[in-house]
Amino acid sequence: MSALLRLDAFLPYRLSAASNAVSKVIASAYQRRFELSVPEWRLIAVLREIGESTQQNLVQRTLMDKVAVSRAAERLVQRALVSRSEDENDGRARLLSLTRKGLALYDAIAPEARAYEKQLLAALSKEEIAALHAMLVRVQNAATALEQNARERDDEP
Amino acid sequence: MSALLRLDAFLPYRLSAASNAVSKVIASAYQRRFELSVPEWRLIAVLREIGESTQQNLVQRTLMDKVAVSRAAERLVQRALVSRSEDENDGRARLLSLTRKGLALYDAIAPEARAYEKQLLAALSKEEIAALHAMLVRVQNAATALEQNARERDDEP
DNA sequence: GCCATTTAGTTTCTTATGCAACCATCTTCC
DNA sequence: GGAAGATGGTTGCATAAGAAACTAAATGGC
Repeated sequence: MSALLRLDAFLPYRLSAASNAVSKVIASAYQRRFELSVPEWRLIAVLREIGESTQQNLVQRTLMDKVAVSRAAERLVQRALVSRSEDENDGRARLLSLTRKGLALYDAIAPEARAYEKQLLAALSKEEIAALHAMLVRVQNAATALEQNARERDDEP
Repeated sequence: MSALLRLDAFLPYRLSAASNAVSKVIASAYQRRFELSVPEWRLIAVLREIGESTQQNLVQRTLMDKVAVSRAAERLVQRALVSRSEDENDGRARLLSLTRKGLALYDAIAPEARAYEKQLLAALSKEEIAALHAMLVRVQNAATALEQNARERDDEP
């Protein structure tokens, strides 16, 4: 007989609990101070990083659903934080980029975001932080690989 | 001027990405094989661990919303995986416990859950895994502490 | 013992999320 | 050069999750 499975020592649970706690506090901060949802903030962050970009590109960068990107973009455009223009090379695509106002908002948020992160990681050393990031990436990759397997198994029979 | 904030080196994002990837693959496995949602599975796991329990107690153990617990319990009772009885000492509370059928289902799921976890952690050593768990807990605690602060700041002014 | 407050749990409403279907355009292969 | 399929994006729908209001019972002061 195998030992009991303890939920709070079970990785998927630990991960979800940590992620929930963090995103709850972060999300409510963005909301309260800047009236931004997390998806909206992600678009802003990535647009600041890479400049003009198609939505499809943002989907890959943020791992968000294309619907989520479309809706977040819509709201940001309405608030004039982001401008949307046609892509010369592809009639289907739309190019997003930050407006001056969007840039200003980014400049206001970024330091706060960093401050939050710092507090979250206050108990960890530089090396631990690096290790944590690396492990999260590895676990994430393992998960997507598993999902891939499941999909293939589903497709064949 | 401060350096750019890179989304994919930003802890809340990394955490959420990893957690999403993991819970997606896990959730679809539970769903497909056992017709259980993640909240339902959590209740089963904890009930197996601690035996008979009030819903309130399950809320604390699983960190789920009381509404989520109520709804998951409802479904499990309907499927006769869990039985619900009155609490002698407290007329408001209801005691949940696994039925024979629920226990059998647990016995079927637990090994699979462990196998998934093993694959997710395949790339990590024992020590790394322990470190990962410990760090996730610390980050989670930091987040709930931050949330506490925010609440207090909100209440006073 | 009785009112005020707190707590356990459910119901209801609102919002978020994700999938599927869809339209428009682009690619490619004959 | 014109189908057949693939791709970027939006819309619509169904379900999940969370907050708030509510009921019923318990606790605590007086």
